[in-house]
Amino acid sequence: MLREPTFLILAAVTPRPLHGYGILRSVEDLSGGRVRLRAGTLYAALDRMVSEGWIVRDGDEVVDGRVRRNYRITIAGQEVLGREVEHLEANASVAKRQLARILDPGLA
Amino acid sequence: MLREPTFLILAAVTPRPLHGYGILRSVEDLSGGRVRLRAGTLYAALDRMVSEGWIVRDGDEVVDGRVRRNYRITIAGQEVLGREVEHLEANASVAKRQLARILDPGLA
DNA sequence: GGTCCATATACCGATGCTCGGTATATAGTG
DNA sequence: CACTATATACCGAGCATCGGTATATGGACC
Repeated sequence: MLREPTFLILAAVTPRPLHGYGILRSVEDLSGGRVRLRAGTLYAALDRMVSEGWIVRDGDEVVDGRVRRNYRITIAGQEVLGREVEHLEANASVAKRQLARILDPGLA
Repeated sequence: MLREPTFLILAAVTPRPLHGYGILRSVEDLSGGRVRLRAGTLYAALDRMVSEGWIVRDGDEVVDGRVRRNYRITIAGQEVLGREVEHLEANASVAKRQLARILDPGLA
């Protein structure tokens, strides 16, 4: 299973290409403020995901004198994210069933 | 966020106390065969979770000449697991929305 | 009778992701 | 002038997991 920062970074670049700092803010937003990435985590994860083929560099822009390196999700990346969503849902569902059994041990 | 082995171990001991090897099989079962814990992962995680107060030792049994050390989830452990389920569901939901936006960029 | 598998606990080194901090640079605000 | 937001990037430390190994008993198979 992916770690949470990796998962959220992948989700952040999913609808459209995004640059490092934009991903940082998007992850914070997507997680409801719960997850604040460190710069070190972000750029290391980005490099790793490029080498895995989950994302690709998608053109650099210059905005206000600063370079923006944009990243775009690949088809392979979308597949990884989709499978991961299934794992999360399956794990959540299983744990909920287990918790429900505490109150009602009769449940299958 | 918890790592998957830690999460599944906690879920495994949730409805009733269970011993190490029983947890190993339960985790494999709960994950649909996807997750097979290494013994090293299991016993290290068990020690960690005891020191965190998420589980407690709950009596040793002797079955067929072998000792079984049983572990039981605490109220604190149930709270950790419950919060974690919420995180998993939130993350899955967010990622699904992002994936849906690829096909229909008009979605909010 | 010997081999293999399931049960059962436990340790060890290596790997890898994340954390926390720091460095560098520009533009805008108080 | 200091601070914050934007923007990329590196570094050492921490720690959970992986993969392997050790030890021991009991049952099944041949």
